[in-house]
Amino acid sequence: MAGKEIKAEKENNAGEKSSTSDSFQIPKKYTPDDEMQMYKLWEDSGYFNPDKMISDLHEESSKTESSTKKEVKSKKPFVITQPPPNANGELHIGHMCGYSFQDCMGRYNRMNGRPTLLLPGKDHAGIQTEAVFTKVLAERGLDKWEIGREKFYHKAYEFCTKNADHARQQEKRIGLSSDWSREKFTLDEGLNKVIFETFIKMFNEGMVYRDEYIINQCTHCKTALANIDTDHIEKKGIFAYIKYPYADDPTKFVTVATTRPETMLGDTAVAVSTDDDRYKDLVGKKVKLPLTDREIPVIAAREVDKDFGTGALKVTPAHSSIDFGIGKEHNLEVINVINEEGKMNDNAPEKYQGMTVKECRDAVIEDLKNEGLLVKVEDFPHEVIVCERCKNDIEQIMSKQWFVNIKSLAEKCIEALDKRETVVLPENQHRVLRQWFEKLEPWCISRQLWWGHQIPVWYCGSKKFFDWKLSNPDKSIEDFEKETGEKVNGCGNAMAAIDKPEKCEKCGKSAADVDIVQEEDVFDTWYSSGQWTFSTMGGPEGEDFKKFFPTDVMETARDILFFWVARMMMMSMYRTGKTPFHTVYLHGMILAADGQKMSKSKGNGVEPADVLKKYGADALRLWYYTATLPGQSTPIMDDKLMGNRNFVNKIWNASRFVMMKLEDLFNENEIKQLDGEINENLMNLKNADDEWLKQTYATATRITDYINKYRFNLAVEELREFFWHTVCDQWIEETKKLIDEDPENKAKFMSRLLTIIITSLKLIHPFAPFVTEYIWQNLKGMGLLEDGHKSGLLMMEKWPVEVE
RNA sequence: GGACUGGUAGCUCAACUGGUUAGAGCACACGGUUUACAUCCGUGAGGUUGGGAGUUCGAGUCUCCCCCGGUCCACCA
Repeated sequence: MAGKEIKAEKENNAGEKSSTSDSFQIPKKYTPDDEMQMYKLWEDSGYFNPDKMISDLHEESSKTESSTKKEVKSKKPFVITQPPPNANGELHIGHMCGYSFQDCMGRYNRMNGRPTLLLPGKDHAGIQTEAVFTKVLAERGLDKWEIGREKFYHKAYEFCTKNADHARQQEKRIGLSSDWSREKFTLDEGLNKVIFETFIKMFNEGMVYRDEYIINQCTHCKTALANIDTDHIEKKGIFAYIKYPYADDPTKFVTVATTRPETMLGDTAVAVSTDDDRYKDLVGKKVKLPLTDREIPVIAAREVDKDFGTGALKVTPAHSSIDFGIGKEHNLEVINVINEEGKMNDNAPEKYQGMTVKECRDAVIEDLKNEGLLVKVEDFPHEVIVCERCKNDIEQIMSKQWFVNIKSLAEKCIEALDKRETVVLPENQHRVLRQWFEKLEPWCISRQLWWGHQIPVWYCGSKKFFDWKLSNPDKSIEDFEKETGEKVNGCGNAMAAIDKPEKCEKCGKSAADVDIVQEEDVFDTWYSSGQWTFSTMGGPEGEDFKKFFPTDVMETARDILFFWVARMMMMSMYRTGKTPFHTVYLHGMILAADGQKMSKSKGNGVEPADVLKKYGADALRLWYYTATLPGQSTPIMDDKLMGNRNFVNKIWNASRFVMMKLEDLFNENEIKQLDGEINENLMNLKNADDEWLKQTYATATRITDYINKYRFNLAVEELREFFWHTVCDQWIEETKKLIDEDPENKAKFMSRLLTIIITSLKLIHPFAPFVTEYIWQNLKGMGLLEDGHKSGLLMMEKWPVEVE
């Protein structure tokens, strides 16, 4: 028996013996060192897999009701598709927090008889992993461009697989009862198929399209980014006042003020406010753009703030989103002067071509000064857009990318939120999410990376030709060849397909006769992880999908509400017509002990492994439940963890006391177990006459209620109050007295206490699974649990309160 | 610029739709216990719930103003 074995081992390791009862083997102190032994029992039992619960049910019913042939109906499954951590690095204390809540809900529902699936996985995390792994390669003296795309992909895959193995061990260490047989990686073949199918469906329905648009270009990561992949931070900058001469009278000027003088090379207008009398007469006239030979119009736009700067705004539609908007409205020419690498391109005057943006800025300032067109340069702190990942400056440039028009999906999500088909906790985030859906722009999903899903688009001819045709719809293939000097073999059509098409759908020519080449870009990571709730289940046709979709709860952190949760809702609306989960639970954020955000540079981070070693998984979990409330952020502090460790030890010792007393009782009376009183007590807890048992049941009811309302902090506080201060401090002490006064009834008093302990262990188990299971195995070893679940595991015991 | 959020004991935080005397852990003071646990037990001190006004029979909780933090969104060049 497992319980016996563990007990024996404990005795050997303990090194200290009870001073009260030398014969008693259970050590005084609970040490978390062998928590993983319990994990092994759970894992080996097979019950992390919900199918085992379902098949048990069939087995049982065929035994008892074989003649009636009644249809077996299990309770509704409980499902969480777990947020997949990035497969490129270590898990942090926040991951563990999420797992603790997911596992708590999972264990609670499993004990309630619901076949429970916690579906684990790992995320390939496109841009981040590509950056991390490129660095790893560099450390090995390798360059990604040298080894090439295919090799890079394979090596990155290996790298992630190795990290994932490591992460999985940490996940087990916190007690996560996931079905590892179903673990997925976002680049698994089965998932890829679903993701490609989604794209192809969108493509054929016209929801995805290629367009030239102002996008965020990270010149460091060398890829386009969606708005959400950027941050805004304040940086020191300059504010340059530049004179633009009137075209018809070079002695007169209009002065514009800008933080980005270099972009003036792409200016196509000067805008003034519609109600600015100072410039009234200028509107409609032209000015000469300095350093170039172009003349640009002066226009009136309501976006312009007449009180800011000089009240005259230089308009560069290609490199500023506000200017882009003005340009669209006034039909301005768009001149892109910065390329994907952040250098000045052929559209800039020859002198500046090839300069970096910064070099060009200095050169432009210098040249303006020489021409007497520079009024002044002020220091000016202003907001700049940076890459969310690498924190380098973003250039806004015109670029051709793949976009998804997600407006209709966003509308469906708003409807689902309004109907409360999905509820976000805390409630304020429900409204925040709703507002976010309301102002969604088309989503740029193409990334110029290698690590990810290569977009399943095939061009007849070449991508360059297709893109050229986008901008030159009226021109011919001959024009293209003349302009670019490149030959093209194909009609310029684009098709979506998983495998290379055998012929072009448009011109009908076979792949042998024309070039059919695949798009090189990959999907934005969130495009694939947005499908996580059903891609992990084989897609809308999958076996698991039929059994387990929609899922129940999405438990995650606030910072990926828009990135991920919103995308999952939209993608699920698209593929399944349903919202993928009824509840989004956003746990709180964990800060360092000093109240600051944890960060590597500050060195104030807390390593999960250290905490686990020092206090144990149960103590850490108990802290999470009470401290990391939705919508809050909370510092992780040693004394709090210590308090929770003490509680774990208290549970251990109270149980130890009961076991000791019972062993004494058995020895005195030469019996091996109590009569059926325990089971009777447990069965009748609900209707007990005994005051203590009544109170125990009332507590169980309250805790059940709290869990159902996702108020985990109150559940744990109630448990602590009840177990520590009522059961231990009052009832155990009282029982000692009762036994002293009335030794004849010792068995009766002890069986009442044991009933209370057993019930408490069940109630505590979802929160602190290790210590409770450990005790359970010891109780089992003593023969005190006759009527338990056939697995012999507390994990599989029935929850003390009936939940519908 | 917009939105959200917090200010409660020395510290970190609780307190369901407004409802007894605002709670807990840690820290503190005093006492106890050596036969479950010193990772223990008991007792105690500690609060004008950031400030001000209002609604109400009743406000930590609702409304308004002010002060101080935090977070997110955003195209003031």
